[in-house]
Amino acid sequence: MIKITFPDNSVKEYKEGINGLELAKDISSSLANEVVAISVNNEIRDITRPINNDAAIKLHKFDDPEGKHAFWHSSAHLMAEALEQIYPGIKFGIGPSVENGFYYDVDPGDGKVITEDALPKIEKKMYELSGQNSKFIRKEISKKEALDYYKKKGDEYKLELINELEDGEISLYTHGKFTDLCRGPHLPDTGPIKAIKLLNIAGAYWRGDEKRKQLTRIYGITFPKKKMLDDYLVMLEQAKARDHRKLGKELELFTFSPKVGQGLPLWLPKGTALRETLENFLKKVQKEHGYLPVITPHIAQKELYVTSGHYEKYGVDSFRPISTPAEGEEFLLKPMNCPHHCEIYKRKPRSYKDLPLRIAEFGAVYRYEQSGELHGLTRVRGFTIDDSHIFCRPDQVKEEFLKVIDIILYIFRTLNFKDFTTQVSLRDPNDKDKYIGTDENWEKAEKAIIEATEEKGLEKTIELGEAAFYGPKLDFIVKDVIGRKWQLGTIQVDYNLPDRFEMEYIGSDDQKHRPVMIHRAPFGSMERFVAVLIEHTAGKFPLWLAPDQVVILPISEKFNDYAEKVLNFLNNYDIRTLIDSRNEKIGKKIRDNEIKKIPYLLIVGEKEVTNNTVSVRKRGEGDKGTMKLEDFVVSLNKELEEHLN
RNA sequence: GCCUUCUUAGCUCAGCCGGUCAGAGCGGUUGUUUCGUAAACAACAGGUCAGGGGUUCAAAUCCCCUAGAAGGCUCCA
Repeated sequence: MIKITFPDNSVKEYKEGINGLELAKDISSSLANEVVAISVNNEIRDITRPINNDAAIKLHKFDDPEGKHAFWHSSAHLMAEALEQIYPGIKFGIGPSVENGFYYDVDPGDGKVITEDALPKIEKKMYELSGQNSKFIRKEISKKEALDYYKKKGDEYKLELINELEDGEISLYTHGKFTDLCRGPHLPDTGPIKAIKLLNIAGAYWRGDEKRKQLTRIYGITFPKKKMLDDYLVMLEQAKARDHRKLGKELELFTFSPKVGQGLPLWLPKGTALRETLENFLKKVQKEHGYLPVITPHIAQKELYVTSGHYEKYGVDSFRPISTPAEGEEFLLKPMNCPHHCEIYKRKPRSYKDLPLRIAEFGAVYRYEQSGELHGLTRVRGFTIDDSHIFCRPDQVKEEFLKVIDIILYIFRTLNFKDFTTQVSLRDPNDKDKYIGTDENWEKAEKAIIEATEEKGLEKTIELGEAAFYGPKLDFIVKDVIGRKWQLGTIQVDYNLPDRFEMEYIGSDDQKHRPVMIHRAPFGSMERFVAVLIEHTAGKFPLWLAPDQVVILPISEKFNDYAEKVLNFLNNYDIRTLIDSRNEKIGKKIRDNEIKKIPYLLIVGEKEVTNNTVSVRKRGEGDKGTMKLEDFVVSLNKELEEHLN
C-alpha cells in the first residue's frame, strides 16, 4: 500500500500502482470524466501512469493550466497524425501547447507548401481521428533506439532534438498510427478532443534561428465541448472590434499613407486632440515633480552617436546617415534623445547642489524597424518618446528611481490601467559583449533597480538578457487585444553614458565626480500608449480624453440657432463641443453620434429653447433627462476633475 | 528581412471555374420632409479593379515584378 496526499493535505492509502484516473474515480465519477492530467510530487504526468510510491498529487481538469497543457499538447499530436496522413513524408519540428491552444512546426518536404486552404481539410481529418478514441501509449526508450527510429524515418529535426537529450529521459508517445518524441503528459485517448479549430498558418524558423530553415507553423485550438469553442471564437471576434487599427480608422484618430512611408503615422485632428490631452497631463505632473522641459532637434552629427555608443551597437538598425551637400558631413535621424540631453548637461559645470537635474522632452525619434515587424501604432518607425533624463549623484539614484515609479503608477491609476506586469531586465551574464560599461557599474545599477522594486512591492519577473545596451531597466508591460505584449513605461539606470560623455559635477569635497543617469518614459511612446489606450477603452475614452466631448443635436433645423447659443456657452468653459446640424431625424443623429462614441449628446428642441435647458444623453446609458445648461456644465466639470484623484 | 495570405468607390464588402462584372450597403452631393431619444424618402456623383509587365481573340479574374496590408518567425534602443 502507498500513501497518497491530496491538495487539502488529507492522506489516503491505495494499492501500489494505482493511477490518476482510478484515484479520480474513487473521488467521483464526474471528476473521472473530466480529469486530464495529474501532478505527482509536482511533476505533471499522464493520468494512466501507475504511481508506485507515496506521493502528493493534484488532479487537473481542463479548467486549470496544467490540464489545458495536456489537452492541447495531445491535440498537437492529433494534428500531427492528421498531417502525416494527408502529407506522407512530412517532417516534424516541435509541437507544444501555448497560452491559447497549440502549434506544430512542420516541414512538408522540398517544394511542397501547406497553405491556409488546407486547414479545413486537416481539421476534418482531426475530427475523424479523434472519433477513433485512439489511446496514447507511452514508451520509454534508450537514446540509441530513439535515434534509430528517427534515422529510419528520416526526420532530421527530431534527430537534432534527441541528440540534445540525456539517455534515460527519452520517451515516445504513440496514438493511432502516429508516434512522436515527447515528454508528455497526454490524455488517455483522443476522445475528449471534441471541438477543433485550426486558426492560422505561418512561417517559423527552426529553433527560432533566422539563419536556419523556415518551417510551416500551424496554430490551432481545441476544447472538450463545442460550446467552449463557439464562445472562444465569439471572444476573438469581440477582441477584433477593439483593435486600435480598426478603431483608429473609424474614429478618425490616425492614418498611414504608403506615400509618406511604412510605419510613419499621420495623426488626424481627433487623434491629435487625444494625444495632446495626454501630453499636457504629463507635462503638468512633471512640472510638479521638478522636471524642466527642453526641446532638441530631430537630427545630430553622426559623431554624437558614435560617442554614445548607439552607432556602434545599433547603427545597422538606424536609417542611413544624411549628409550635407557641400561638406559631406554626416547626420543621423535621432534614434534616441539621450545624447542630446547629455550635451545639455555638459554645457556648463554642475555642482552637487544642482542635482538631481531632470530634463524632459516629448522627443520624436526614428528607428529602422524591419518591415515585417511594423504593427499599427504599437510598432512604428517614427514616434515620440515622453522622454526624460535625470542626472543625479550616486546617493540619489534609489530615491529618484522610486519617485519615477510613483509617477508611472499615478499615471496608470489615473488612466485606469490595472492590467499590467512589470519586468526587471538585466544583462545576460554570458553575453557581455552585447553591452557597454564595466561590470562594477552594471552590478550597481542592477542592484538599485531590484531594491527599488522590492521597496515598492511591485510584482515582477526578472529577465536576463533583456537590458538596454547601456543599462538595466524596469518595464511596465501590457497586452493588446490580440495578446501581443507591449512595453509601455520604462525606467533605466545608466552608469555608462555619463562615462562616455565624461560628465562631471563638483562634489561638496570640491572634487570631480561622475553623475548617474536615469532614463525614463512613463507612456513609453505616445504612439504605442495611445494604441493601447484605444484598445483598453474600446474607443470609449473618458470625458477628459475624448476628442469631442459633447455634440449638440437640434431636433430640427429650426433649433440650430439655439444650438449655436449652447455651443458658445460650452466653448467658454473649454468643453470640446460640436453641433450635428444635418437635416436628419433625431434618432439618426443619436445613432451616428453614439457610434462615434461621443460622451455626451445634448438634444435641443422646442422645450429646451423655451426653458433654456438641454436634454442630456450619456454614452452607453441613454436619456438622463433635462437640466439647466449651467447645471450641465457644473456636472461636466465635476467629472473632469475626478480623473485626477 | 523571411513564410503564408490579401489589396475592387471615402468606408465595409459581392463579383465561382477568364467572355454585359465594374456591383451593393454605408458615407457624400442635391431635392423633398422640419421631425423628440440608436437608421425618413428620392435622385445623382464616385473606381484605369494597388502600380507595372506578361499570357490570351478576350484579364478585376491566370503568371511575374514592385509597393502596401494581415498573421506568424526573427529582431527590438
